[in-house]
Amino acid sequence: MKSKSNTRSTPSKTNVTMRDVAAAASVSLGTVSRVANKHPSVKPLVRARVEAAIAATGWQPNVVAQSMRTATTKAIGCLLPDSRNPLFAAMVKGAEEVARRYGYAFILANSNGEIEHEIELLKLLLQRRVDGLLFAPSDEYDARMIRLIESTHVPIVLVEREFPEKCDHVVSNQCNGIHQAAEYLLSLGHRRIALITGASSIRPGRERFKGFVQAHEAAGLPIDQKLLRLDSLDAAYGYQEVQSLMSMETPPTAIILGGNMMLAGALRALTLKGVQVPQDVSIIAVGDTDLAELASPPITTVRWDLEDMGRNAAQVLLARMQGSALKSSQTHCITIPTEIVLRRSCRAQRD
Amino acid sequence: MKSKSNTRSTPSKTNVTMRDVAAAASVSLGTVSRVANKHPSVKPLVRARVEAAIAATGWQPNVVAQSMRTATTKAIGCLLPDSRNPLFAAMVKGAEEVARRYGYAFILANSNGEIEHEIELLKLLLQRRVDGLLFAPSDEYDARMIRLIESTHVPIVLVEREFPEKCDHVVSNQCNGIHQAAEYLLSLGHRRIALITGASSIRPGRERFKGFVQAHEAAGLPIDQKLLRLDSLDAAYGYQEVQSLMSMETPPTAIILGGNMMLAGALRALTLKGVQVPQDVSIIAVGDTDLAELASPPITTVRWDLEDMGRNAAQVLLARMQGSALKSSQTHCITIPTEIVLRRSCRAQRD
DNA sequence: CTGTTAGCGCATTCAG
DNA sequence: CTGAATGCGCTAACAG
Repeated sequence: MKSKSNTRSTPSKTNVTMRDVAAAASVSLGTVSRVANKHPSVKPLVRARVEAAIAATGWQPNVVAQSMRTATTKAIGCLLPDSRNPLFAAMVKGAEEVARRYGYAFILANSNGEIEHEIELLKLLLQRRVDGLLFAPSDEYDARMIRLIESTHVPIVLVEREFPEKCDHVVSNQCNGIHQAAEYLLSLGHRRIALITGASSIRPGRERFKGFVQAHEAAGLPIDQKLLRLDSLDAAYGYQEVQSLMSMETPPTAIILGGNMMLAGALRALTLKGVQVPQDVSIIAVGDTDLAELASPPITTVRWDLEDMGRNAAQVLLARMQGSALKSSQTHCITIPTEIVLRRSCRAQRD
Repeated sequence: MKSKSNTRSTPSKTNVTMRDVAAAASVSLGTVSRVANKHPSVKPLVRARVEAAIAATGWQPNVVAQSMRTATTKAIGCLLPDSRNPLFAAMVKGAEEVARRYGYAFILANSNGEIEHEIELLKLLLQRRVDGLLFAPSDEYDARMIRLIESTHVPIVLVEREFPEKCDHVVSNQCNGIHQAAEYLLSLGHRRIALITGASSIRPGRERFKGFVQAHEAAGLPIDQKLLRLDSLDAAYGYQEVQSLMSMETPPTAIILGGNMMLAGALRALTLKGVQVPQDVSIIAVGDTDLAELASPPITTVRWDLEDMGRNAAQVLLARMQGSALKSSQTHCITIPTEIVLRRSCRAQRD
């Protein structure tokens, strides 16, 4: 029973629709749609009239209606453990930037690494009909989640994770990064190198361990299993394990911190125990942060371009969304190179 | 020309709709809608039948259609300069958390502090019909933007920004934080204290300056205008101005870094110039980061709860979205308290 | 080149 | 308590 008689030009009213524009320009709905979508087949005069009407009424397309009609939301989802993690934060920034450039909204969701929560959020995102998904699952082997993502038809690009042969992904070359780090330490004469990193249930944990092993094998040197701490990527884990390592009868002479949140924890532990870097122990961290650069001494790190990773992930996703899944049934993978940045946290070691 | 003849129960087909469920349960559309929305007025038996049909068909509500129908998207937008900034990153995390808890999607957009871009993004978000907006404009005085946000009917909550009397906002108490910092330095005997912070076009710049002035006034002490560097919050600005300050004929004996990205830049400059903290200059930073805690020496900072700020912002927004703007025409403001955390970057000063 | 028409999937009247 | 009908705003197919 509301005023349907909008023949009057009351520009104060809430929602202007295409219908209003059509009336104002004395054309039909279809014509307005055509000029809005830049169809070439509209006579210049009519086009001008419609454009004027659009300006006059202040009409803006209703994206929801468009989504309804086209079955496409122009939105991509991004589901990861914690967007505060500088690693993910930079990635998010890069990905959001390219998504935006292509007209896509960017829906962010944090799983906190809780698998139940993650599955819930995944469902929610799919329910929202996102056109594509950037995803860093907390556990690559969780059966429920694998089933879920296999059963969906929405393009998914994994970030720092992989389901081989099943899913596009973009990852950094952690294997090589840790390989280089270990090789460097080995070349400095270290023979008792500890590795602290995450479990093998996600790719970074596996790859870092692999690189570590490879470097030792290449040098023909053994690994002391007691020096391996492979359970978590948290700062707290770094704190705890560094303490534990430095309390050993024969402590390591070098530690690789395989997780970018770990350095803070490690530094706290080192300070607490009065351990000097690099005199008492050499340190290499993964992830090149302000803290690493400005700590005393500055910490040698493995670095790679996080924003670029985000941009690449978004680009692969957009490409997949275009190419209608028919061709290129091959999965598309991108590996971001890592490099080691040498600072003053490692010293030569003579046994 | 696709198969419209979905009379067959082919469960592999793409989009299950309420209509399919209705058919499977031999009820009408309306009834399915009622059980989906938990309307009490459905006979238990029928309800059970429908629920079974939902499970069998795997139906999930189409959020887009719901939005279309209800003119509500269950989405909130978040527009800020840079989500990588740890300050905003934490805020985003907190806000996303409560938005999600209330069933809202969280659409993130970064303006990079570019005002044109920001206006563009603001329009885009509104066009997407977000139900509410968390916003940290790059310039509180830009006329176009003010007009834009005044003309919209979407609830907006400003974060670390304000349009007095016009908009809800949640901010941290930077005035008090810097007041305390300056007061502390003054009590230590410092008489030449520099302040590096952002311009007065956004609230943090104004408030920090205000606190700085208040502290000096309360002590009956003058401020040397040459010690005021009030143009930017960037790390690069911190780098540049610290160098400039320490090159003065009579350099300051203490510097307040009024921006949470600034410490890294300042530390670089100090290292470069071989200035010792706190022997040569005392330092207080805003924003309590790992870097501040773990630098040598550890840096005294002004801290506040960022995630809590985000959670509060989201809560105020949700409240505003509920209370249909009629009542509480008063704007709702929340101020997050700050505290100073004393570390070893400040020393007593005798002139 | 332009007008008309038919839904997209759902929530919500209004009858029965 | 349940079924039928209507329309949210738009795009695309089809006529003219």
